[in-house]
Amino acid sequence: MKVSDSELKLLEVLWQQSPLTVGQVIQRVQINAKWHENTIKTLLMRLTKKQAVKRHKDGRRYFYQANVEKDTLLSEETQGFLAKFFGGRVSPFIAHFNKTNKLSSDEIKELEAILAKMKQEND
Amino acid sequence: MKVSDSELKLLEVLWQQSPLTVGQVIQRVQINAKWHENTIKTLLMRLTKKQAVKRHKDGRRYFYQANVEKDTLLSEETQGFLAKFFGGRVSPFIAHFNKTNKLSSDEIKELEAILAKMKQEND
DNA sequence: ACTCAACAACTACACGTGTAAACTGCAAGC
DNA sequence: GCTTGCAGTTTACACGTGTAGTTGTTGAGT
Repeated sequence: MKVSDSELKLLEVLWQQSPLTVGQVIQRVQINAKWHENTIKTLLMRLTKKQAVKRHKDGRRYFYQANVEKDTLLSEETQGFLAKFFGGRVSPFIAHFNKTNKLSSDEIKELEAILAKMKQEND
Repeated sequence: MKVSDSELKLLEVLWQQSPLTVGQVIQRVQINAKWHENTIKTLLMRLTKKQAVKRHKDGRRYFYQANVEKDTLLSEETQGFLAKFFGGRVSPFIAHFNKTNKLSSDEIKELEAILAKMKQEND
């Protein structure tokens, strides 16, 4: 499921809470982005068309909800990103990240904790 | 510096070796991608226009070379990616990655090694 | 001198995306 | 009943991108 940057913002809203009407989506999106409501309607349309969002009728209006899971989309995007820039592997990514962005020692600790948990699960 | 997917492939070639003439670029790119040579020329043009590539004349032809460093571009893309999907932080990314993609124990070891090195450098 | 391959430069064209305006109901309030 | 506001739908339009075709130029080989 390929969604554009703007479309993603709408999905974020729908992942947080759903189903929502257009009006509710507009409200929530506009907290962070100053888009015209028609823009948001267009994006919702496009998402519906590409089946990233589904809707069901209630009287004369629809309730919208995400039709892709967040984790699914994150995985796809992550894979694409790693493939495109780091040969599909995660450790070159981390290595690069540290080279230029310098992780704080707190972040390093956090990563260590995550790794430790992974090792357990892997047993 | 924002470059498209296709343009990135050309940069990869130029990062490996440069300067190169159009013909040389075409040859190298075509090892991996079956693009028409005019496509490659167009992409080189666009890269030149957006100053991701620079060229210098030699007689009636040009030699091309990257004008962005690979590390710079990777950093930008990495930041963009993390911001877009993981609140700009790297550990949620790793956590997610493990949740769906399961790192092999070799990869976990590799990451541990990288972390260990980071800690040293951080001292 | 003529031809041809390689290069430069310009043009093309469809599709996705960002960003909306315009038009069409209808339901609720005045 | 007429107006207004919101939902839905359709249309618009510029810009980037993928993917080339066309035209003009020239150095090198015959």
